[in-house]
Amino acid sequence: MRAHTGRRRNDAAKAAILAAATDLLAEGQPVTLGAIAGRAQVGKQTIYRWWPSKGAVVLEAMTERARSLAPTASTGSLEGDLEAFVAATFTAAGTPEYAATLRGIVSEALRDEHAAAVLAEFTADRREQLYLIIERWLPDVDADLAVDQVYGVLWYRILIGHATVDDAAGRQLAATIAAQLRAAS
Amino acid sequence: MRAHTGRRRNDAAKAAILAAATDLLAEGQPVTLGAIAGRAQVGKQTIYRWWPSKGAVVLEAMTERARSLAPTASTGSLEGDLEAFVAATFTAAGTPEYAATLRGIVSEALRDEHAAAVLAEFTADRREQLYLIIERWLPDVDADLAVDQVYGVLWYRILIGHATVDDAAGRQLAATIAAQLRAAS
Amino acid sequence: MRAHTGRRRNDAAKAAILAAATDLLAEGQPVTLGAIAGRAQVGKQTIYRWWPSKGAVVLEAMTERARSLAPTASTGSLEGDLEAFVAATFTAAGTPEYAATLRGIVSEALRDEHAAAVLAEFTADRREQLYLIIERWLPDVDADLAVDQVYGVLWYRILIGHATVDDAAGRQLAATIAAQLRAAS
Amino acid sequence: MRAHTGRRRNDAAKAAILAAATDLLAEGQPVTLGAIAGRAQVGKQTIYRWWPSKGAVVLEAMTERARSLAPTASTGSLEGDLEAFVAATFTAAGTPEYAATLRGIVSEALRDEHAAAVLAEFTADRREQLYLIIERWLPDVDADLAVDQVYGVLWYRILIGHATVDDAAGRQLAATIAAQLRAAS
DNA sequence: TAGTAAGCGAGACGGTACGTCGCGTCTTGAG
DNA sequence: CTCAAGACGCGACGTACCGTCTCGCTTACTA
Repeated sequence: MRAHTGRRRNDAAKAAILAAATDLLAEGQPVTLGAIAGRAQVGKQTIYRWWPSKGAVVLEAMTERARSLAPTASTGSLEGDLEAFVAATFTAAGTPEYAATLRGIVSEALRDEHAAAVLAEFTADRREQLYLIIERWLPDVDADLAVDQVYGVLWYRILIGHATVDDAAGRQLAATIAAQLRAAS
Repeated sequence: MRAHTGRRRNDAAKAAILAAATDLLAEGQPVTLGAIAGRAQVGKQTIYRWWPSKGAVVLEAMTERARSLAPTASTGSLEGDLEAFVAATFTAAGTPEYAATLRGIVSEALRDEHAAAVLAEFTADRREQLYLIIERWLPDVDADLAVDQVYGVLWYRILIGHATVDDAAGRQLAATIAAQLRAAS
Repeated sequence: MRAHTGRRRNDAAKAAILAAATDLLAEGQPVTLGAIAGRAQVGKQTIYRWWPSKGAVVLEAMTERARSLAPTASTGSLEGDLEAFVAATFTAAGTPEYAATLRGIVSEALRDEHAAAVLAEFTADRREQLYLIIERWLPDVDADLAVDQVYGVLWYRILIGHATVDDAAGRQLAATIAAQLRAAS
Repeated sequence: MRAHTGRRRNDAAKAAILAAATDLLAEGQPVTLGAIAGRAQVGKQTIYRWWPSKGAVVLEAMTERARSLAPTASTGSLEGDLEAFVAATFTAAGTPEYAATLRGIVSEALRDEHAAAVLAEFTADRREQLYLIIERWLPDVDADLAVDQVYGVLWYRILIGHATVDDAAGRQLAATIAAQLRAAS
């Protein structure tokens, strides 16, 4: 018995698929499996060889792009770090293309359990970044609710669209949360 | 010119459609137009006579149920009123059926602009309730961010599913927000 | 209980589908379901509402066209009638387009039981025409084998392509079969 | 220039492929390349190293089996030889497995030009056998049509399935053809 | 005896057609 | 003019199969 036979999976194909999915999302075009496959010069079966569903592809495409977005470097104080991180996050997420992408992701996740798993992982990763910043200054405080308030406002506004998600909103929220955390410690 | 000719619209049909939509959402079954029409013993055209799209139906089904859920009567203090309202909201929204329905609503709203409009209206109405409570005690404070924090945490947790949405969470959040508002006034 | 509800099937759609299928066959283009649907301005589902499979569509398209092809009018003798009928059949079936269509039909029938049923019906109908001609002059003779010889030579040559299917071949075969029938009576 | 380098081709693989193809045909299962390769424990590339297309494989599988089927030894008369040969051919071809295989062959040939070429060769070989028998007794007669009548009836009945292909049918046909040839000489 | 070229089983790849599903519209006869 | 039923045009979905390609291994001739 051999350990492995047959042609190896082609990582270039996987990358092309993710790139195509990201492009379509960014351009606001309909994110069809056929469109992804066509743009990536890939057969549809190849997509299903790498992901269990359409939603999972789309979500992974976003996750990759988002992971290196908000700054985590320290500015010298809890207030400064929080403000930098939250404001950067809000600024990025507030652009029309990015917001549209996030909405698309949730839409996929709500219809596809695989996509939901990837979304859970993605959001957990984002929360973790925020935990690390808070922990740096207030290691003993319970930050669960504060973190959810930050991302809650972000997602809620993006999904409903009743209020802006921008630098100013981020700064205001960061200041409020910082005060709340100081009071709790 | 006649004032009106022909058969009158059947309100029983409308009610049956809303009931069918609610049932499907609560059961977690795929909410297709055909399924709604079939379960309600109604022609698809009848649905489109009352609503502009599938999503709008689903949302109205929910809106009706949600509108008279959380208490608005006063308990004697900002802290008490907030706690009662938020805790009741969280308790109701945290039940599996209700949470599933809310997820279904967002899913519809993200794919259908009519549904999005109804969701915007629905959430605006919910926020208004909370504004009124705050205004009762702190008429001059800017409560926009505080309100979004409450509903942000609620929706974010329901959509991602990483933390509980229950009475305790509601009470903790209400206390935090109340303190924040007191500090701002 | 009503006898029937809902919109009636659209015979124009059925006709358009058959026409599109016949056109594609005659043009030698690939007979795809999508191509048929597109050319007929019809949804694919509509095709499947009328026929159980692709092959059945194609076959029925041919059957319609073939049914009124060979003459059945009498010339005054068995020999004359047979020669007229067989020669006309061979001449028509021998044209490249028609032959290609017949080959396509068999190809469908061999992969699809519904199409096979239609082919069986079609060929039975063709044989019946020949029976009627023979019966006109020799009512008591068993013509089964003779009829199969005529159509056997036709299909065999069309499928294999080793010999011509034309007027001359038809006349020669008709004369042979006529003699055989006279001898048997 | 070297005469040859590298590993030799494996005749066992070729045989396994032919056997697998024959089995699938006889069992009436869908004859896909993947199925043949899987059953023969062979890579798909190996099949394409020996044959130009799927159809060619299937046809060669049959040709081998069919070539030594019907007797060509003489019985002492045209009538006897014809009857022996045709009856044996009909008996063999009439078995369900063999008939299924023949149908499969035509199906392949109609979709694949390589297969069509092999089918043409195969049927030419079968016709040649019959020519030889006729030539033995009537060297000067034109037997083209007679031969096509025999194989025409055989293939026509197998493809359409409206009449039996058995010993009796073969005998009756052989007698008819023999008489026809005698008359023509 | 090492080098090298071809064959091997396995299976991923790009592509194309399939048959199904859902949407929102249109059509029918009854109320 | 509404109602239930359901056919319609459209277009995305996920699967199947083709014939090609790539992988690590095996075999056999050549140097």
